[in-house]
Amino acid sequence: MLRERGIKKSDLSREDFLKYAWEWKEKYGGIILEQLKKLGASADWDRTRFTMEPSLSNAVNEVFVRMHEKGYIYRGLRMVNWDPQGKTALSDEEVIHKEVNSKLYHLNYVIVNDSDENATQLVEGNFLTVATTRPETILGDSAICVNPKDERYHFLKGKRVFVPIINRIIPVIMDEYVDMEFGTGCLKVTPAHDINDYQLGQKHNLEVIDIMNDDGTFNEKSIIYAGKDRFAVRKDIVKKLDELGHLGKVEDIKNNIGYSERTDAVIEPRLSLQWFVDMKKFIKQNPQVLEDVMTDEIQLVPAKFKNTYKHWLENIKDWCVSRQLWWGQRIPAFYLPTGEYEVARTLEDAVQKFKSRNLTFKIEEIRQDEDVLDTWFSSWLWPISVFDGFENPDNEDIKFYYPTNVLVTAPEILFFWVARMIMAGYEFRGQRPFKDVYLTGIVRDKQGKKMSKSLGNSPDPIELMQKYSADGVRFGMLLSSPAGNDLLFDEKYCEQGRNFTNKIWNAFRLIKGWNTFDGVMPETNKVAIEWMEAKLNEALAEAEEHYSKYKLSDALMTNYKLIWDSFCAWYLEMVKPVFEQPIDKGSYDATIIIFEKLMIIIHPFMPFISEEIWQQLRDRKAGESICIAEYPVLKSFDNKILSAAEIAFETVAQVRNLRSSKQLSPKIPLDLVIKAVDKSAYEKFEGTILKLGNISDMRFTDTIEGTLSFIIKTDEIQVPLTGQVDSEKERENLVKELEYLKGFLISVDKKLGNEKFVSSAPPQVLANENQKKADALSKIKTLEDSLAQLS
RNA sequence: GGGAGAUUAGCUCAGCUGGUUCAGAGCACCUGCCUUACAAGCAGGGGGUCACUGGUUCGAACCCAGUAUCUCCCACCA
Repeated sequence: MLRERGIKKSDLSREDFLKYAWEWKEKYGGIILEQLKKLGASADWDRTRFTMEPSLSNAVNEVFVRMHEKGYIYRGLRMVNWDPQGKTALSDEEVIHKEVNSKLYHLNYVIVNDSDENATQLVEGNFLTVATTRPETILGDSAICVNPKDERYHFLKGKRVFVPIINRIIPVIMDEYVDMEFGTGCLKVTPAHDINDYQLGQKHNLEVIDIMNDDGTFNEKSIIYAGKDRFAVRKDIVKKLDELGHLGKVEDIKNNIGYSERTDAVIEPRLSLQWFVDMKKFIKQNPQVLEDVMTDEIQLVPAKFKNTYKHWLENIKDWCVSRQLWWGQRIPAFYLPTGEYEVARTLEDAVQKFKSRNLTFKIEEIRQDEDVLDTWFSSWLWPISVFDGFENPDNEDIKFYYPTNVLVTAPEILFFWVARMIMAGYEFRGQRPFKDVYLTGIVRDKQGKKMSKSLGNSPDPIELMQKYSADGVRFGMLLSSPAGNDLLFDEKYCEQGRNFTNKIWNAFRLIKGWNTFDGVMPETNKVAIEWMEAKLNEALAEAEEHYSKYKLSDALMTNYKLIWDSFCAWYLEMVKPVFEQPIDKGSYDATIIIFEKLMIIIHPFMPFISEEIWQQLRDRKAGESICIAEYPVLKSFDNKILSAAEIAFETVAQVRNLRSSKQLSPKIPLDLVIKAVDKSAYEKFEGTILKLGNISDMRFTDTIEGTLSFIIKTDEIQVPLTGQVDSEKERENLVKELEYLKGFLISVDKKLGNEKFVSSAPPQVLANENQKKADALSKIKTLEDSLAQLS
């Protein structure tokens, strides 16, 4: 934004910069909220909070001071990942390692001739060779290191060498850290510019020569090249080394280089005074952070992340919490010009603390730390600070909401955020912050690349919603969201969602168009309603099973099939009156009730269309909403209803087949057979495999007013059926259709009843197993007996 | 280098304690249909050596070992 307005950050004061930053935050923070609202997120929008509000900032200060008092926070000179472009320290997690093509330069160091320390000339046999990818850092070399086991270099023990070009004398040290296989087996040690070298330096008490400025240019300690950029220096120094004969061979090599996640600049390991949280100590004081996740006291979904979590905690490193930025919470540390400092909640507190130490100072001279805290240092307090739990630990909100049920977030911030919230929860409230953690998939595009704001490959949600509707987009996202798996985003799923909303709407249009009359509900509708209710209950149970495991996409699919297949394709076809005919009141009311229930169960996925239809299904009072409507209660249902219907469906399918192959007139109502089913006829076949073989006989028994009864006799059974006809012509058609069925093979293999299968193993196998068991038992018995004798 | 996970239909994925929900779903595909709620739809249909090789077992997509391929996390190469 600043660049667009032609403003240079370097021209701004801290205060001015922050003004712009806030402006930007208001704008884009607002956009994100609007997108969420458009998507139908049902958050309490009056209570949005922001980590830089005074109350939440105070919490950050409070925690920093408390942790400092408890000794969790310390200030230290440490090697950090330095981003020379952003001029900031980065956490390890913010460094992206990439494999790149580099060169491995072999450099010759002249060995100091103890009798002539001025003999810096490179001559045959008086030098050693090290291999390095960073020749420019030789200016900061403090030692050469070889492996004590490396016999090639035993002669170097106690020797010293000249750093090429500047001819500073440095020692040769021995340490097993050095990999004898790599390069020449000689390692140059540059404690100020490499993490491992720093550790080596500490171990061997080496001088730390920091040759670089914070922007990646060289300083005067490098003796030459002061003011020049590190990469330019590399080029120059290679040339110079070559001229002086110090450069040996140059190899191509692939190595990993750290890049800044934010600026993509090459990370420079750098010594810097930073604030740290002593994580090992912290974990030791709060062992539940690991234990409670392992015991599912806090449940990670999917559970595979438990291993990752454990591994991370067991290898945890100190958390560098300071950042050299302006935007963020200032570190509550106050300095005197003398360098004395105090960590304090406010300037006044700091003054008191300084006074109590009997230091002399002027208040105007006190300066607060210029650095700000890592953004996660405020985020990790979120579950508590969002309810002002630090200001007022016993307020009603936090007592009610803490701990929450479930945290939904991305697996990539499991450590940054989730683990640290858990830590903060135990440390500051002595209680877990949430019960479950649902880790969503990382959304990737079709090429498998992670979708992100910074890569710019994420679809604009508003555009997607315009194309497929908010409900359609939600459907698409949720259908492709198995917990913890990556999901390849494809607009196709949104299209499917859009089509689904259309299907629902058309069902609504159909029902809306019905007129009712007071009359007796036909038997066939009774069967249909009973079946639909059973189907609904079946789906409720199935969805509940999925919900309990956070299998949201499966729950959605269950409801999708219930509405599309069971309700639209079967139920509505069954109860639907003939064109422009009214429907009996009973069937109508039942249909409305079922439709209402369907809207309620699909509402979490598709809030907009479900609310709209729910509102129109009957007269609603002001303030009524599907959001607060009662969720359908799971009732027990008779499996026989479902299995009987399946048989009927099979039969209908046969009829449809006949029709599509032009063997039957399409004029005959499709649902004839299903309407004709009388479930009581099936009850006597419960538990048996039913086969409708050849239809051998079909008798029309009677016609009461508009009703035709008939019996189908097959090889095995007789099924009494009733059909309804409204006119003489329909009656004729029906007779025709039944005549057709005569002699036609209807094969129905579905079994009736729903007894749980116990074991399909043949009896002799079961006997074998029993024999095995008996054998094992007798062996144990023998063992026990002998043990008893022994004792 | 250390750790975790995956491999089932063209795609995305279910598949619980080994056997009757075992070879499934959605999408895609093919063939008919502009039939009075819906062509963004309806009806019907095809499609898989469950990565490979062995083993355990009466019986393996499922358990064990090995192989191959892929993904992620952590560390790291002077």
